[in-house]
Amino acid sequence: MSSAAKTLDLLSYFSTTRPEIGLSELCGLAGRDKATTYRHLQVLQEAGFLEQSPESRRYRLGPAVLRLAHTREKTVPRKSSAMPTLVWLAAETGETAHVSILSGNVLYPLAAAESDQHSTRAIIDIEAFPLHATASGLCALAFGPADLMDAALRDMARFTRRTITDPHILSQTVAEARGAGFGRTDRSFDDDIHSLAAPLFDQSGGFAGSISVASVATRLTPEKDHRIRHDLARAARKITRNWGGVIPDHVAAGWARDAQNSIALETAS
Amino acid sequence: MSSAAKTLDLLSYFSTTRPEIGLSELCGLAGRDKATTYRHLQVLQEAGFLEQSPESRRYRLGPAVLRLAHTREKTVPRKSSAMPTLVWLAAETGETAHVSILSGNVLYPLAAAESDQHSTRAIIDIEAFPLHATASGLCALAFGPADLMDAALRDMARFTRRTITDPHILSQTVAEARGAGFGRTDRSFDDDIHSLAAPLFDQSGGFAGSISVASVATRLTPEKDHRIRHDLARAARKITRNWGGVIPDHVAAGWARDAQNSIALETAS
DNA sequence: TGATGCGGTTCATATAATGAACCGTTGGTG
DNA sequence: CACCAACGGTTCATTATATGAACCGCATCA
Repeated sequence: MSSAAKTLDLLSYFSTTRPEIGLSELCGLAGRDKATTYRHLQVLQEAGFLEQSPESRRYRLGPAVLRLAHTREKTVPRKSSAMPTLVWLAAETGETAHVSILSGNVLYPLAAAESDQHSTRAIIDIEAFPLHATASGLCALAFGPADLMDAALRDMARFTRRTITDPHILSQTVAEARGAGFGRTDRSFDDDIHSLAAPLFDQSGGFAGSISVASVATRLTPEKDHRIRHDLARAARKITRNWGGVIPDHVAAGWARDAQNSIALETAS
Repeated sequence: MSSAAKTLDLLSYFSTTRPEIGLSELCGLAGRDKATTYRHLQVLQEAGFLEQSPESRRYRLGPAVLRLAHTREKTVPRKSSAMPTLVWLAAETGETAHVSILSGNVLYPLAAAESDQHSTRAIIDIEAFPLHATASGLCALAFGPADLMDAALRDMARFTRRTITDPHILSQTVAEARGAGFGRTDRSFDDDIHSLAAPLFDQSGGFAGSISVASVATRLTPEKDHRIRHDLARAARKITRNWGGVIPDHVAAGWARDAQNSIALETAS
């Protein structure tokens, strides 16, 4: 691991739940020497990526990240181009919708939209979507690069009684997601949340991220489940197009099959 | 220069005007070897700070910066990030310093710091800065949205004998502020207070708020006036940067011109 | 008042960064 | 069509830089 990589890695320990970190604390988290960590922190501080609280002497994220994010958002506006569709999806389903993007082995939340239809809502505020425990994560495993599965197997934290922790069950669930074109988790990340997700793709048809709807589990009916899948496919198509991406044929086929089944069920009932 | 610093430095070449950079191009910009730059780019890419456009093979800012910016924004409120600079400004000038933020048509006080240098101090405790009668307000009118002037004209309350109540004089004063990069009011809000202010900007170079120094009018000398303007520009630059903002070129130019004039006056005397 | 833990520093050692020269590909040109 | 130039990317001997055990001074606290 290069010293630059180690330096950058330090930034990943900062989050909304741990916004300030002291030198020794960070040494413990990163498992590295104090002198080394100190020098790395100095570099990050001089570049404006971190700043030190004058009183607590602890470190926190600096203003440079704001500038970079602004540039990124202005020039690659994935967030703002996904937002209208996301808001529509939340309104249409009456639930909370999320868009996540894959970077390396991490599935980052990009944007979220809530519906004001119900007073109980799914609120998920996390730094990264667990690959094995969220519908979005299952989509990443199903449609993303193969080595993601290794990363997923390395960290199969248990969040609820229903969290998948068995590698065989995980790969089976992922295979189902790949066939259906949707990821699904039922109370596997949170005890009250049922989640459905569809994949988003980039220019070359590679996996770019996921769009998901997190429902309060108790109010999910089979009809609503169908409708969410229908809306998800529509939203995924739209956002993928907005991002300049293309949906691989087998995924489009999966969604079409799903829509056919829904129609068949509706006419039968 | 450490390799980590060199790696981070590469990020600074990305901007809204140059959102994508190729390997060779970046070598030229940074003045570094191609192999070295390439490895640095790999590190940044693996960390998610950069990504490579599949077709053009050029690099652009990645999604990791969004996550960091989100964390920073959630955990470092504007007040506490402005406070150290404000305290410094008060100490440096020996007067009272204020930071205000614009919300809608109202310029709210965000924070204040006093100096203990003098026993007489400017104490201003208000709900909102009057746009026409305070230096901060003049900055808002000079650098903020155009419709602020309407709001200002609607309420031109007289506070002192010197309060500007004539619309033409107001727009003339605002024009002067726009040219100088500073707002100034002399005993127009309080009979004893002379005030100087500089604008603060947001991510897109829009007006975000003001920073001001309220002096006891009787002890303001021309030298001190120069010094306050110099310190104000410095503080405004710093707070704007802390807030992730960018200072528009014409404002930066105004401040630079002002600094030149000060130097010229000093050498002349 | 001694023990503990903190942020920060030193210096000999060891490891990782470096860049000239290289390769394969692409795209424009006489 | 063959040539060339410029691109992104790779190699390997050389060299400079990163590293960490031990250290310092300073708080806090028993």
